[in-house]
Amino acid sequence: MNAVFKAIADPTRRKVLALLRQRSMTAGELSDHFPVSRPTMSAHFAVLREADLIEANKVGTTIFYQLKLSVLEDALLGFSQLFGIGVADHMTTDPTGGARPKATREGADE
Amino acid sequence: MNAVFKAIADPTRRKVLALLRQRSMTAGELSDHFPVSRPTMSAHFAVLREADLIEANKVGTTIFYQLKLSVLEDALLGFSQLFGIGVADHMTTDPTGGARPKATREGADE
DNA sequence: CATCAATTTCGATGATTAGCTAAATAGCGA
DNA sequence: TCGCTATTTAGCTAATCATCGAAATTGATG
Repeated sequence: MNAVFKAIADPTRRKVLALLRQRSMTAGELSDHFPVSRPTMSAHFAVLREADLIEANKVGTTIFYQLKLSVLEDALLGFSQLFGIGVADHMTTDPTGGARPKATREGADE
Repeated sequence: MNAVFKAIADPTRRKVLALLRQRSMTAGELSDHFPVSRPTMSAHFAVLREADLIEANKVGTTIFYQLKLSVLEDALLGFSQLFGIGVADHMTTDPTGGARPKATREGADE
């Protein structure tokens, strides 16, 4: 979870995630949205990959990056719950009474 | 919002916020929970203050730090909504249809 | 096989950051 | 005023980070 927070600490990476929310895009296509060099973007992708926030799919010489929303979701959820913040899943007030496949967090930080 | 994400990128600072969730504590009391020097903790407090995540109240020579939950909440909320993640307020599925006092975000990042 | 395109890896650099010790500031009580 | 306590500021170092250009990798195509 630390890796996730480190990853989203950077504005460029947050924007990459936001772009990927809609459709998965190639590394080059993503890079075109930012005023930095390809190698720099590649490094950002590596950080996001390391945090398991995105997934790479190589097709020929092209790499498609895809958002792993559940990982982002779990991190945000876990942290938020530490604070009683309503940051909830798609089902906030859990009507099942606790049959979550996500995880029950209480000290999942660090 | 960038400042908030930078602030919570550090595990020590996240833990400080978590400690502050219950009761407000003095700088020294907070410091006692970590294996680093007072000046280092003071620097962490400064970052959290800078991000407006905590508030300082000086009483004599002692400083009480208090969590500003709403700021954390807004940042988390705003970011999460960018992804359609349910990270919602205390009222997730907004039955009012959009009468929120928090803010309506759509490009609030960066 | 030679070349082109997409992307990453390498190696370097300047900026930021977390950490420390020592010193400064500020309030309080004798 | 002197000394004690709480906290921050100052000055420094080591590590991490974002960035770049050049080179390497990998796959496709003529």
